[in-house]
Amino acid sequence: MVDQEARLSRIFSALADPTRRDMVARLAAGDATVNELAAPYDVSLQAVSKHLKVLESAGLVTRSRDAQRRPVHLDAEVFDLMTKWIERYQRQVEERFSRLDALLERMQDSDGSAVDPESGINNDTRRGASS
Amino acid sequence: MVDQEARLSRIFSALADPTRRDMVARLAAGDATVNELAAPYDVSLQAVSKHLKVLESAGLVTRSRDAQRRPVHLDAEVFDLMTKWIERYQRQVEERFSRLDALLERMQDSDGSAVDPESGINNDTRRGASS
DNA sequence: GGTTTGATCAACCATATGGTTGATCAAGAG
DNA sequence: CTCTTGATCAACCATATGGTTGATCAAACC
Repeated sequence: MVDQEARLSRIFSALADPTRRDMVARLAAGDATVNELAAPYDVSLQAVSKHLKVLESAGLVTRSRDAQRRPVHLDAEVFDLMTKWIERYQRQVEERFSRLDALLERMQDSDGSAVDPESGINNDTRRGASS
Repeated sequence: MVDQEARLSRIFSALADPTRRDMVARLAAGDATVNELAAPYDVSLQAVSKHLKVLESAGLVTRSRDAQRRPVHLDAEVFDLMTKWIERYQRQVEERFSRLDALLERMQDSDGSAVDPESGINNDTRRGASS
């Protein structure tokens, strides 16, 4: 384990760039060379090379060698790390909601005053308010 | 919909910072004021305020008002967007692997030459090589 | 009204990032 | 050996980012 926190930072940072996300999308369909990856974009090959270095240092891709070509391969392992991070807090929030719902349920039977069980702060927020 | 791509960029970018990830972790336990959030860190309140602006513009948190306090609330909706993005490519890679496995299976019966069905490139990579 | 408390705004600074161009390297191809 | 192809290295530039300090705002306290 090489410091998961720093690793997560590099992963999220790598995926923060739309071009790099697009490359990941492309690579999900199969390995590709640097030139193949560069084709769709209006930037220099060197820029693409840099992007790949970022993806590589984040552990999202690995590179092998085929003559003078350097095929890029998507390493899907990393997705698990992200998913785990996300799901942890997603679950935590869900649980907090259920506890709150349960409390409100109980209150509905007897009393009627507004109370927040967590902090001293308004914790009411409806789920499902998309942009 | 406000340009999902730009939104994803802002989300991933926001979570690329360890301090901000930590704040999200804290907020998963319940709402908090800026001062409460700032307490654990060795940075100025203004820096924390900036971090919160980043999280807010990414749609990860919302802020209400309680006297002179501005309670911060984690909006877990965003997690779905990330999860969806991740799972799309995760699934795609998985499917590609199954097709490759199936091919290798069939080849094992008759022939023995190495062929790559996707690109002209070596697509062989073992799954499960963690750091 | 004046002061304390909670938080933001504004200006500034150092470093990181994404892009460029030019030079270089490594492996086939002629 | 020389040339072409595929890709990286190096230096540079503009902008973004995370941090700072000082000033300001807004609500509550006295």
